[in-house]
Amino acid sequence: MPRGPHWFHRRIRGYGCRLTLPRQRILEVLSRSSKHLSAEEISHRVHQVYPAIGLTTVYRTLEMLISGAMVMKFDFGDGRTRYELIKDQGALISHHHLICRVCLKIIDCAEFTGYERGYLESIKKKLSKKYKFEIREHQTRFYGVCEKCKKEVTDYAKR
Amino acid sequence: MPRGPHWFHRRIRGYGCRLTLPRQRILEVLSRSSKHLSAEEISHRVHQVYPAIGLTTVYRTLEMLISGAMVMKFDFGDGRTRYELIKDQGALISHHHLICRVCLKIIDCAEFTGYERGYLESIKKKLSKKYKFEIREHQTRFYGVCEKCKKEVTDYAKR
DNA sequence: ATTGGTAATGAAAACCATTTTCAATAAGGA
DNA sequence: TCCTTATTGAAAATGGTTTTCATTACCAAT
Repeated sequence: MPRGPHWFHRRIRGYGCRLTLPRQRILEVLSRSSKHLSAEEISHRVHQVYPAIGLTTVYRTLEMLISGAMVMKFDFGDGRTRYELIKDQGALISHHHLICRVCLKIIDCAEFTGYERGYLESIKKKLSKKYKFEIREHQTRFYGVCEKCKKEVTDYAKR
Repeated sequence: MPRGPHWFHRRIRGYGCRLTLPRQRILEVLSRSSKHLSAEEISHRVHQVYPAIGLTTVYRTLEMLISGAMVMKFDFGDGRTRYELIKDQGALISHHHLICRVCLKIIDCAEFTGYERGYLESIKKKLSKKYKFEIREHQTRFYGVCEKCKKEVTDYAKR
């Protein structure tokens, strides 16, 4: 069940927040763009449509969207925080990434089978119970070396 | 197969690095302490034994240990990077955490059954093949609300 | 529509974890 | 023991993020 802009607008209003132009523009950029944008990248993209926007506003809007569970925050260790709109409805929100240690590229991998989802659900249930911890969402990160970087290392060794 | 201090010392020397007193003290703190220390926490602990140490040296030593695959770096989004000694030998190094969105507490959960490990291995094999990505290690993070914070929210609502 | 209270905004300054600079120090091979 | 060079620590720089504060503009009530 994908969420349209109206959904977000209603949700923001429901939070007692005002639906301003900068916020709408930021939401548009988030919903259109590919994933994992940094605050500066978002600011830059919004700039092309709404040049008056300040970086500060981007940060503040993102913070609001996060506290309203509309945006998720990622820190992959490359010195800047990244943000992604949560587009899927439902209790199970999950994110899986391959992260290259060499070039820091991030590959999204969404394809999880029913079996795999079932497995994760069972683990979550188990951990929730054991630690009395209410699990809202999860991420799995696989760190390693991507195809391109592996190739470059090999090429270098051949010289 | 746990690794003693000698293992690390030999390894550092093997990297062409000098085995200095600050580095030994930092390794001691890392190997003794509970997990996920920040650079400042490490510096503080080393201080009690070796007061002359500078924060800079802590950062530099950690960087060296990371590039030598002796330490792992985590960023849980609380504004400071955290570090952990890799104590286990072997190809499969994995870390699983419950992270409280409210108080930012991090709970380690190491107990994974053989079934669960097998499942993860199969996923890794699949992803490695599909993306031609060499997976070295992985982390799974479960975000939510811990027992204490859940209780506090409930108590607050009762007022 | 107009108004008024207040949330939101943007520029600049502050913040703060981490990195860099550089002169002084010390590890460890010769 | 000497000498080369990696390492160290203090201070300064860096750079992403947050705070401050005066101005602007939502939007509920009129």
